[in-house]
Amino acid sequence: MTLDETDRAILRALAQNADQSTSRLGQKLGLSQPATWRRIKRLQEAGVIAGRRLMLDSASLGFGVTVFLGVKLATKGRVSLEDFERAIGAIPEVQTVEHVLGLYDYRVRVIARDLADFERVLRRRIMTLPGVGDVEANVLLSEERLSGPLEQ
Amino acid sequence: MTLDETDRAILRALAQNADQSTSRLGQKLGLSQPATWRRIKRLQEAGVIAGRRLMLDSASLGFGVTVFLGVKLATKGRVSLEDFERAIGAIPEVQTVEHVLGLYDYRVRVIARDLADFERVLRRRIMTLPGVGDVEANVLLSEERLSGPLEQ
DNA sequence: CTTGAAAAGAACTGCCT
DNA sequence: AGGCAGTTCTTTTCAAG
Repeated sequence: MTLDETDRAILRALAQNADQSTSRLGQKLGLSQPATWRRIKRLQEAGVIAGRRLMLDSASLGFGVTVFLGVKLATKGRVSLEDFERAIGAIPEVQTVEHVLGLYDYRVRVIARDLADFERVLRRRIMTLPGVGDVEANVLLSEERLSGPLEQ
Repeated sequence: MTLDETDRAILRALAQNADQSTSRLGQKLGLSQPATWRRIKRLQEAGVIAGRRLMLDSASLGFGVTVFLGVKLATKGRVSLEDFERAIGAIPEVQTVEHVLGLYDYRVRVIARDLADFERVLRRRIMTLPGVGDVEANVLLSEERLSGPLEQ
């Protein structure tokens, strides 16, 4: 799909604030409300805008610890990949499972109430999964999300 | 803040679909439209709902490659941390910068048009940053985001 | 908590340039 | 592609039980 400068300006504005009305957005860009709305709808139908996701504050819900795991599988048959994905996806504390190429096979984002709670999840639920080999852990200190080149 | 079962049901529903109206959501939960609206507003004011974020499809915008970097700094003074964060945050291809505790100091999510483009970013922009030591890379194959325990 | 109503605003449609 | 006008839906506030 081809994006002109106006489309990029719309994506840039919506990336900063996804909760603004089409009329307000149009005013900023010197566009009418229906024109703005039609462009957004076109971007949605083209799949460029995949949707809007709710951002939950894990800390205010009592989950103070976020840990990134690098997981290497011991046995990597096709079956074991799917078994592992199904099993780790069933753990409530697991937020994202990323299948990756490199030193590790999977990157997993886990949240827990505190470090003691995380140790429980790691020992009782993750280390016992089928096919798990080496596991590396990184505790999140701070995180910054940037606009990226997508809207530029 | 204290959440009852209805609050959790609202979070669960909105996590699945952030674009549904308060009246439709209320119907599912057996709640009136104003009651649903008041609960959502209360969750927003309490900071539990941090906002809504636009999801952009990087592939449809020509960015077919996502790479996770683990970065170890060579020198870790307070100044060098801030210098590094400022410098890597200024690279357009960098989407998230996470300061972590463990084998690496930072986890960085980078997108690029293809692997050749990623190599350019890695060699020209990232490896040349101040204080960068070891760098480990994992190429994303597939990704799954789960609802997690936040809404349960 | 509920229902009902009313006002404001946002989204959507059709027509025209 | 864009604007204008009108319709429909949602959000928001209010009154009352």
